[in-house]
Amino acid sequence: MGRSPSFERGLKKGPWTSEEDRKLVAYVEEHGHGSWRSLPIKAGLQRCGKSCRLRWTNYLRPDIKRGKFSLQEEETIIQLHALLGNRWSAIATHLPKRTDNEIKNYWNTNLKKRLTKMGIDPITHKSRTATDTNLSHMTQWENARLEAEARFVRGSTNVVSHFYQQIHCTSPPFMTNNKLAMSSLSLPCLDVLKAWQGINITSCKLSDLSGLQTPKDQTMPPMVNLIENVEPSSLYKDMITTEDHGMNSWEISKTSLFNTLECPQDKGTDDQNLFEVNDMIYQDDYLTEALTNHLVKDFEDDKSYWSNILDKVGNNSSFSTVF
DNA sequence: AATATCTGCAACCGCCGCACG
DNA sequence: TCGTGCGGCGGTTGCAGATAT
Repeated sequence: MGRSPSFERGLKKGPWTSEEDRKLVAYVEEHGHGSWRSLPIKAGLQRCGKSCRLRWTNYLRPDIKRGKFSLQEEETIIQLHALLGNRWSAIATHLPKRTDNEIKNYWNTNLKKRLTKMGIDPITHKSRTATDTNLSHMTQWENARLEAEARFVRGSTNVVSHFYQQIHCTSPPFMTNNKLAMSSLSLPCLDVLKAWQGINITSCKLSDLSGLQTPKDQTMPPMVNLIENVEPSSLYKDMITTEDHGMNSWEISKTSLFNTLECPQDKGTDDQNLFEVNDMIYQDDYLTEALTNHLVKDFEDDKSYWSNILDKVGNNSSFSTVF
């Protein structure tokens, strides 16, 4: 049988007293929290372990910053929310000394309302007029697409930069004039994501797409196939036209992108989720994760793309993350 | 000054995934 | 393989203080 609820065991609920706080802090500072379940008894508290853990992580922990959120923090929350949705713990990892609960509260009571007032849907981060037309059922798709866009912007920017430097012995223009470039240059990421979006919008069968393997779960094409099967835009083709070892630069750039990612391969047992690329076996879940990490690792350095988004938030009437 | 309404936030609830026996 | 316990997460609630009427 399950455990009895805390109220049935005579445990206290509601706001914490300063005496309870003092006991909890004293215990954790001396012994560490260890097992939260056994902590209340050892610390002399009439609370359940869960309540103690929440009180500690959201309030008593010494490395917590309290008070008003800075503009920088607000921007970061909006950017990350556009990327990650309501994944508050993930967002919190990028805001030092802020808890997920605090960020969630701030979003719900402040930022969400502000975006709504500006005519921006706080779920999709798109203008109302765009979301009104359709597609509540596509919200999940859209979130995934946004996430993938951001992932791929990081990867492709690095790769394109790498090859441009090899060819021209100088940094590409979009690396030296980010704002202009990110809005005008058609990077391969956009082609990938347009393809992804196209699959979504037309609801065609994945098997209709030449070369696409069909995953066990057909609700979403595997990341590896999207990267593998999408052709570069004409602009990008013009920029990289050299041949090397029988592969054009587009092929090389994809290879390079794969090579920059560290994908653990020894964890999964589901063969349908494994893909071979350049003699390497990738598990698609991990490829997706690796791409995300690739993005997040350099997130702070990639201000241009997100300042572009925030500029659009500022000019809210035309804000849209759709290409 | 009294009352109603709004706002911010701490805390709780229910669910999920993982580890373990 | 299944059941159980635990930690973690996101959604929601309820209260206290602030503000409006």
